[in-house]
Amino acid sequence: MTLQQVVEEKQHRLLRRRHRPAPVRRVGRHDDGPPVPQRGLDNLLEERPATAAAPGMERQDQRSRIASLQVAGDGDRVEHLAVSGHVDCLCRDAGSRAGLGKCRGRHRKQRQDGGKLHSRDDSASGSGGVTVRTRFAPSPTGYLHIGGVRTALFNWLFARRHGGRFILRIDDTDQRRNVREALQPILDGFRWLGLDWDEGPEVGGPHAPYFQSGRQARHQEAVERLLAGGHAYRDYATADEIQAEREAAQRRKQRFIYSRRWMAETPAEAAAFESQGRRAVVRLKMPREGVCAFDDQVRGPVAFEWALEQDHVVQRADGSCLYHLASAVDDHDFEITHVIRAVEHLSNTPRQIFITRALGYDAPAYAHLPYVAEPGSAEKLSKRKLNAYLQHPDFRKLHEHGAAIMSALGESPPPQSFNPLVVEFYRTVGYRPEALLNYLLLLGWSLDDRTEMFTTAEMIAQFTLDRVNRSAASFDALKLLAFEERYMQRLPAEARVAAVVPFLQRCGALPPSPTASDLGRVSRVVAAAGERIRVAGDIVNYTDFFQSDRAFPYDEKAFRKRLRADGAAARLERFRAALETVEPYDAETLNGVMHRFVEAEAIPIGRIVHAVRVAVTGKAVGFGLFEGMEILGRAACLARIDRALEELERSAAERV
RNA sequence: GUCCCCAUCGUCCAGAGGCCUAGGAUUCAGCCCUUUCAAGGCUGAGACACGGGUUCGAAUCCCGUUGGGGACGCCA
Repeated sequence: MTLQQVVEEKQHRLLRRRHRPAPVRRVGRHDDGPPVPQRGLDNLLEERPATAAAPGMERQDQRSRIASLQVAGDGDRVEHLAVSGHVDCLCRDAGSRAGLGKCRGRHRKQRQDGGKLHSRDDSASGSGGVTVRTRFAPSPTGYLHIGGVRTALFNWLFARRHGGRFILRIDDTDQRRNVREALQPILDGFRWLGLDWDEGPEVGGPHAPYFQSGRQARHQEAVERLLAGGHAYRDYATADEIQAEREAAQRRKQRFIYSRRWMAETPAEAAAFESQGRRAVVRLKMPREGVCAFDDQVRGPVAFEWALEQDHVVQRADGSCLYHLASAVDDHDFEITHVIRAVEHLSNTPRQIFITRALGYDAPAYAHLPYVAEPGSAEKLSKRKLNAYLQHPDFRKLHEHGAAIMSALGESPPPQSFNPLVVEFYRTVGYRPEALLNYLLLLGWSLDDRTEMFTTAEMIAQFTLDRVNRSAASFDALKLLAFEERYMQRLPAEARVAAVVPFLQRCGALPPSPTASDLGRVSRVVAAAGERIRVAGDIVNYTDFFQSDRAFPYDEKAFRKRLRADGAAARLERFRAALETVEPYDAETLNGVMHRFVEAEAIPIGRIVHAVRVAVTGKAVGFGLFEGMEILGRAACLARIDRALEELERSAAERV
């Protein structure tokens, strides 16, 4: 093929690409050219021949069958479907509400015009005048889970990017526990991370209450409207009867579909069942025909057959409402425009769409994020297996590192929250919240093939749902540590000192109100330690600089190896003599002293350096020895060497 | 079992038909530097699940297979 042909082909394709539906960020001027469905009805037919149409059907028949299904299930969208032949987006019509989320036919990542930077002029709020509103709905479990934070972060970023509002709603319909107590650590976690919420607990808002348990009246009202509209019915089946039907379906290897034998649609029917002593729950009367198709903001068009859906219970006999009803109603009441949540909710979406539409609400746009997987596996992270994950080598590393800091602090955090899968862990040990956020951002999202560090402002400016990945991502503890290191290294000196001081106080190395000279020493130690302090809590490795010369502990093993060696004590004593007169007492000079000493003694430097290090710091490892000696000062160094010599003498005496 | 979703180095991502001899990060290994431990520098190992199709050309589009995951509750 000639170059000319290649060029022509390329141009041809580019021309065609221009007619693709516009990406989200160009909303507002995307009505040029017809949308080209990439995964439209044709493909659905091909992909799902057995379910969407009977096997052996001709293409044309399949198409009309689908079209009729659409009619049954989908009312007013049908004409468009029949005409355009592609699955329309149920989430939001073009131009309505935020004007976001118009069906783009395809939601793969879109090439960004002119480089990687998005500008803010594409913000959704700009086009429709309606504020983007997202929510995160934690249940009060007592701790903030890493997977939940990722979901919350994406919601938060999306709202912030579009100048919208981020709402916290508490899903506490399961009220067995003390909600207040179980909620506090979650709110604390959000605050620590800097994920602020515009409406929700503690801050209130125009749609209060933000606790689901306080919204029962609204839910009740919705149930009544569902009933009145014929979208739900009272059902008098017992749990056992339903179970029997379910098992029968299982035996037939079919999906369970309720027979509606105990359905009561009229007062007379209800009375008849009640006379048998039965009590009613309220079930959705789900369509038994048609397709529920919607356009997921990260996964593209998705379709479910209504007939395969259950008549889900929305209200128990005692009047309490179930999650999906409550959620759909609350999302509407809170004017949520974008429901961004984990994929496990994808297959729950049809019933929520059903409830939403039956109630006459506009459906929000949906975006289903891939879940965060277990370390080294594709399985979803499970809160119940937190302890099991500690067996994973990378996790164990992180956990042990944290545990060592805790033990140096003399603290024993509760094991259920002292886990690298719980945000609290990172806070206790002294990670930077920005590092955690940055790591989590990249778990399922990326800007390009190299940008990795994002300030919060940059995240907000760059975040788009179309660059969210669709496959599960497993949590990599070591990579998170690597991010933490980078953030710590880039922290300005004062900030690093400030991060470290509380840890010194927690272990008693520093008084509650440290003096300027205390802080000066901290800052010198922090500077000398450099990259060795990866996590603020790592400062516990240098507490010897803050302890009295006679109190800091010696590492037994190092003491034995470096100071009990033949001739070590005598050498140390001679080196000590040299220290008495050095002037000035700084690292550079000390280095010179050491080298002259080594030369005079005709020994390799290793024979003396380690002995001095152990004598002066008690440890076998640490940062530059001479920097350390300078920080301690002459008097302390001499005192420490004297103490080491005394201990040597004493132990020698004991051995004799 | 039924439905839905997913599939690029061990892990996280890039890739939107030719810029791919597949790029970055992390991890791992080796070397250099060095008073220890780190850091740093350099080098290296390491992936398009498989099979068909479309095309001059496929990691990329289509179909199938396989594999993985999720949902099928009077849980949230």
